[in-house]
Formats: sequence, structure tokens, C-alpha cells
Amino acid sequence: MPELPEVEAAKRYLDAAGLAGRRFTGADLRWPRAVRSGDVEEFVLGITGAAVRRLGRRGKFILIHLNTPACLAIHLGMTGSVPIVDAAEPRHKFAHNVLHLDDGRELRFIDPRKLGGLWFAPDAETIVGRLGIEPLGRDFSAATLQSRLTGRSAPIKPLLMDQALIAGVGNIYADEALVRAGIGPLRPANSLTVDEIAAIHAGLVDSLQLAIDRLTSLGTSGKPPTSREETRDYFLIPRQAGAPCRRCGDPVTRTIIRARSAYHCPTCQP
DNA sequence: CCACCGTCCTGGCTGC
DNA sequence: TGCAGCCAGGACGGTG
Repeated sequence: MPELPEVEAAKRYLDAAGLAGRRFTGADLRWPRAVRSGDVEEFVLGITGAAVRRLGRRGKFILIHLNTPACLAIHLGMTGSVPIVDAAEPRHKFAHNVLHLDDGRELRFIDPRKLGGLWFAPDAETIVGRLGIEPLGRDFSAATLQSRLTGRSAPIKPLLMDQALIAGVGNIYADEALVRAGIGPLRPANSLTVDEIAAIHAGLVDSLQLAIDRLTSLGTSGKPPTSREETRDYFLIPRQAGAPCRRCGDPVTRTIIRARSAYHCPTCQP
């Protein structure tokens, strides 16, 4: 479930928790398969002793830039979270992997369904270099979106979720962008007009920014935001078939597109 | 380029 | 109440 807004909120949480400037003193990897960058030994050796220079985000990846100057990256998958807690605190059942800090705290990677992951690489580009454009970046415009969609005959929704095309958009915000634009998820990308693409662009930017504003207004104290309960009521499209569309009140429809649940309002999105 | 499949995982749900 | 079985979800690799 964490998509760009939730990952951004998690990154801001880590910033607020004072991760920058801290040094990793070691790692306890009880679920080593979470390390996706290859060698687990290399991961542990790479971060141990390294200090955090600054935090960043690219798509759905949290980037922890080190002073070495390698990079540690975290992907939350669907159920991941990254609280920083005192090492003495009892460990959560699913806190399989723990990175020790030099101030007596630890960064715990909690991930019940184990779809998230950890990366270590000499530089961030190695990890996130293949990602597409940042939808909240300066160079993401209706025109750039259009150029990236030209010649594509696939339905628009899975294209919006293609990380190599646009970084950070997942199932929920793709649906949100499309309902804002009034466009059905199955519309072939090459059938969209310039105005429709502009509406999708605006819908994407609006829904992502609104979610970030909401998540961060909840405050960064305590545990990282988990999104679900916190944003669910603010989605235009309820994620339940038959539930009323928040815009027109008509029941929304659930469609399976590429093995993903797509919710849309047949009235608002003809 | 497009579509589909399997893989990773387990909490939470449905149906019997 | 118990239990079996399915499903969701993101990314990636493979096949046609």
C-alpha cells in the first residue's frame, strides 16, 4: 500500500527522528532475503561504520545517502514500515531486520508480508537509475506525460503504475488520478486527447500532493504513518465495489486489470 | 511493445 | 467454532 505519498511521509519521519548524522554500528538480519542488492555480507559490511549524510526519496524508494559515499535504499513493499526506536524496546514480531545506530536506537525494518526490500550500492543511481520521472518534480508536465505515453496502446492505468514510466504511482493513486480526470482505467493510452492527458497529469499531481499534505499534517511524532486508516476516507474512489462514489454518489465498479483491483466510477469515468 | 505467468509472503477474509 | 483455501499487493524475470 505505501506509494509515493506514504514513502515520502516515512522519509520525513526518519528525518524528524534525526537519522541524518547518525552512524550505523551494525545490522541484525534475521530475514536476509530482504537484501535485494545481492550479497548480504556486502550489505552489512557496507553500512557498518557508515554515517548518514542525508535522506532522499525516489519513487517508492527511501534513499539513505551515506558518507562513504554509498547508498542504502529501502522499499516498503506493501506492508513495510521503518520506525526508529530505542534498542531496549521489545521487538515487534515482524521486525525481522534491524539496523543499529550509534545513539542507542535502531532502525527497524518491519514487513509482515515480506514484499519490501533493502539495497546497498556504491551510488543511488545503481538502485533507482531505471525509474521513470518523478511526478512531483519540476520537469513533470502534461507535455512530458504525453511524450511518455505516445505510441502506447496499453490501458492507461497500468501505464501510470509502470515505475519505469512514472516513479511512485501505485494502484491507489492511479485510480485517484483517473477519477479526477474523468477517464476510465481501460482507455488505451493512444486514444487519449491532449486535454485528457493534461487532466490525468493534474489528477496525479493533485492526489499525490493532497495525500502528502494530509499525511504530514498528522504529525511526524511517534511511529511512521501507516496510511490506510489515515487516508482511506479521503480517497475519491472508495476501495470497495458498490460503495458510493464521493463525487456523484453512484456505486463504483471493481475491475481486474493485470491482476490488480481497479475501482472506478462509471458515471464520472464513462 | 503487449499480455500473461510465476515468485515472493502472510494477515485477513470467505465459505463450508 | 474451526479449518481450509484464497486473495491482495509491488517488482521482477520469463515466455509467447
